[in-house]
Amino acid sequence: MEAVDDTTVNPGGPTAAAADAGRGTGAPAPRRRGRVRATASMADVARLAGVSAQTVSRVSNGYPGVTEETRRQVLAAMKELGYRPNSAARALKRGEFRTIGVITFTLATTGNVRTLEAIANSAAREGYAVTLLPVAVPTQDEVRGAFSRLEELAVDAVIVIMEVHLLDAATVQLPPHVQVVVVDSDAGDRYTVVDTDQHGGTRAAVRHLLDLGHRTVWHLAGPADSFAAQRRTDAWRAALTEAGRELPPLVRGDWSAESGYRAGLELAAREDCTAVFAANDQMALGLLRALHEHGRRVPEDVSVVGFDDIPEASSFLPPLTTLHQDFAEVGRLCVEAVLRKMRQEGPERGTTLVPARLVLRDSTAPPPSRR
Amino acid sequence: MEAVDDTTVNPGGPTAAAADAGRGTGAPAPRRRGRVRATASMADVARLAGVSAQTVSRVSNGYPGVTEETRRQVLAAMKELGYRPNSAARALKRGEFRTIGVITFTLATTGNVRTLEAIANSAAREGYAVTLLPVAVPTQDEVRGAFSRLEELAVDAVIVIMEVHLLDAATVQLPPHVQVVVVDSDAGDRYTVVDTDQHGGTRAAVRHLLDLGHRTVWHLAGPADSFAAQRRTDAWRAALTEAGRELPPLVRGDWSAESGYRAGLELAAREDCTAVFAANDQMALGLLRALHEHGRRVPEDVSVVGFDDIPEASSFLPPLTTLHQDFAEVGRLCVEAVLRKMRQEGPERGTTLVPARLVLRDSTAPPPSRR
DNA sequence: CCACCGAATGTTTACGTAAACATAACAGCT
DNA sequence: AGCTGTTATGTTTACGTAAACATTCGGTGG
Repeated sequence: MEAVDDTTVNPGGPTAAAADAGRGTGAPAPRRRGRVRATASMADVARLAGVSAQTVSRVSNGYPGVTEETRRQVLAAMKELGYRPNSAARALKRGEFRTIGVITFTLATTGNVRTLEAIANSAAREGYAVTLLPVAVPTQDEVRGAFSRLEELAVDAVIVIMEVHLLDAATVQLPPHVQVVVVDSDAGDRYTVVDTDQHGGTRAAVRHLLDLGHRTVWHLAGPADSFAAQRRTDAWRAALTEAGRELPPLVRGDWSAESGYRAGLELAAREDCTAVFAANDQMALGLLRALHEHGRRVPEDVSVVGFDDIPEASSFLPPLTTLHQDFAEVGRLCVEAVLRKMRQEGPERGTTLVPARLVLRDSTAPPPSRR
Repeated sequence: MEAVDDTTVNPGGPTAAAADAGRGTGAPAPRRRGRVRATASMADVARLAGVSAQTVSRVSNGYPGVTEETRRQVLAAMKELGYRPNSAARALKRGEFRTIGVITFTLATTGNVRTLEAIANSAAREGYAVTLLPVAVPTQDEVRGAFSRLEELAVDAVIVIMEVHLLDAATVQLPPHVQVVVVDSDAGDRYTVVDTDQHGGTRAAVRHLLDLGHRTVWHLAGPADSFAAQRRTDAWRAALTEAGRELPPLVRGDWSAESGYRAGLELAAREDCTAVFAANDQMALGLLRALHEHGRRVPEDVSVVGFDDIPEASSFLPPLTTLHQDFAEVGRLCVEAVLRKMRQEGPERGTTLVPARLVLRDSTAPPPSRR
């Protein structure tokens, strides 16, 4: 009997089989012969429910104009057949994939990963999936490659977590209907950008240290080729200049704790250095180690502020005062912005900044002279 | 002037504009009138090239039976129209999406992230895209939710980076044709599993320390609810028992550096503790700090081995001897396994182990008594 | 010289869905 | 009763691709 064992090649599939098993007695032989049909289609459901495929579609999409009675029948049929809408057919029909592509370099940095995660979560909440477009090396060729792969990809929009100058050469190849939002860039005049407010955060850090009474603030900068580092450095300069303070020489690291340590050896030797703003927490960690080894106490002799607020920052010795980046918010805003663009509600370009919050811990205090 | 400030709702986008700009004179009027078609279809290309759509399809897929002459014409037409195959239509027609879903919890742990990255890279190399299925909280409900979202998703296979007991309740809902591969689990009898060889790695660490002359090896374990931690602990016990050594009491952390520090305070107080195997590098870091603060030198007084080989491990004080996990290889093998399953070439279940390599640095040495 | 072959290309069809349009049934009104 | 409007449901069609089948054509062997 069973509505399932009907045809030629395509028996009902495990779903139905499982349902049978549950029902006890179970139907006899004809399950799983040859290749198993992947899923039931609307037509199958319609047949079983005794309605048209269109009605199934209406139920499936929650459209009005279906009797409660009919709806129940359709739902029952769906359940029995284990019906799942075919997303390829949907995408083809609707002309959209409900998918957002995310392009990023190595997932080795906390920021990228946390942002990605937030994007995925926000997108899921909006009914969108996230497809990962890995770019092995941050060269224009590689980026171009990722974009060109992307063109054949089922994606309605793209969020780019990387610096915009690498994007420039690649953009040309973007399909026209795909919207782009960029993280970590200052190209708000050309793209839609969402980013942490590097400038405001840095300013808060510098002001905090000056307010404590420090004459000036040294800066342990990130690598010169990073835009984020560059912007933090610029903001540090601006904040000092604005306050009319002397500008100490720049000390540069490469984001790593090791580079922070090396730079720290230099800074520890200078008696006049009482306050340091490190461009990220890892370098701050290395700095703390160097200062400690040279007998310069933190915060009694030297104050240190970091950037990022990585989970370990509160376990540093001493717990680090740092700028908390709200990656979750950045990710959320990215998704929001990209969806708005897709719906053509938002402006084509412009920058949205997410404030960085200064988290006060134990690595800052008034300078020695003031105590 | 700018080709950008043109029309109604949906300008052609950077692609067309840029292409024109490059070509100089450019074609005349009839482009982009009213709503712009997202992409050209095969039919459009066929019309322009003066062939049938099927021939375009043949060219697009590199099928034989097309004259070089015709092929060139078609390619030219494709280029002119900026043709890109519509992946939804392809997926619908072919019955596969060329996409792999990855389910994982928080991307907060290095291991998950690195594995994900490797999966994405390997998948890209095979022409597959990777869709991220985030699961906010590791509860069965959440996992079930992710899987049920996944069912409507355009995915041919799933790689699960999490512990299998959370998977169990959820699997029931998986569409029958979707293949699953699991990372980080010991359920090789029920699923296809790829994982780092926790047992072999641990064994190597313990043997290394015993070979140096230590009487026994203490263990700073990970949280009890982690299978990976559990297996490392089991392997540590087995290795010591096998060597006929005394089994010191277990010290437990929660993976964090802070917990390693707390545990370290305990261990530092024991004169008889000369060798510690920490279940991950973060805890080893905390341990190093605790030992340092209590005047116990590493490696002169105490030897320490970690697990993971995080990038910072080589910058620890001293550089940490640890077990290198080859996440890239794990990811690669996952993709390989899942593709094999899809092609029905491989076995349904079974475990593939990726060796963990002991990286010797400066945190291990013979015990004090031996020097 | 014609039947036949294989290569190149064209035509038909189906994949599963959902918009657009069509119809049927029925209630309310004149 | 007959008309109109509304609601529930069915039918047709198109989305873009590619498999299956059909056709054309130039050449080859009998």
